[in-house]
Amino acid sequence: MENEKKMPQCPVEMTLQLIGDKWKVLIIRDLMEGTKRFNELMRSVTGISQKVLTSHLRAMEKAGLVNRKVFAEVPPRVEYSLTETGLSLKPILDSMVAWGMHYKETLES
Amino acid sequence: MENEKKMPQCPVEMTLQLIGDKWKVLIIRDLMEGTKRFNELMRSVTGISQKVLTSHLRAMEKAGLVNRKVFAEVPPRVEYSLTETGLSLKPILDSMVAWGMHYKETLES
DNA sequence: CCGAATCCAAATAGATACTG
DNA sequence: CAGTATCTATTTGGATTCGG
Repeated sequence: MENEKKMPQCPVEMTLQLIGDKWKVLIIRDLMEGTKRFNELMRSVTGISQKVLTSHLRAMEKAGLVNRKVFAEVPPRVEYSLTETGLSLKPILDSMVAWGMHYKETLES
Repeated sequence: MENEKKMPQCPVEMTLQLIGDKWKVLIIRDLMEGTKRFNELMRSVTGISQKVLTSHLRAMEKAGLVNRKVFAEVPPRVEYSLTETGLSLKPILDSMVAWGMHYKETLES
């Protein structure tokens, strides 16, 4: 997760290195809707554990896909949002949505 | 790999269930070029092992993404190609290529 | 050549308890 | 609330051997 792999030549591998992971795509899907707090993500990304959500958010923050904003309040509040780079993943998400819907239709027919 | 998970509501999860896996995306990337033999895939999908390639191809065949054609020859020949459903993944691959290239540029600047 | 089978290593994820 | 720290379980992948 936190490893510094060498940069692959192939752009597909480059992309996979950053989001080639089930959880990350789901986190991005939910952040596409807008800023969310940690516990909101816990709920919307069904089945993820606290530890895994945290480590993925850290990795994506490091990769420049996600912003993390901490509010000095009690109780604490931390908001996550996509950076511009993160938002630029939208075409990938959109094509996955389109394909997933199409695939389900072919199953039903 | 071979498990029968229930069909998710979210189209993104549906897609991830079928190709949400580093190796599968790379195999599809290479099959987009056209029909390939087993050993060709072994070479083009850098770093994959025989076992893993085999099991992924089986899973994708079962999912209706890949055709497997066996020739009754000596030495044996097996050719893999994408089905129409597999080919329909092209927009996802394309958007991953585009994003990966864009991301690399942002790193260099 | 393609691949099944076995066994083992590594990576990833979950459960639980605790804290500023 | 939003984590961190452990410890364990599961999943995934690699190495090797063998066979049609």
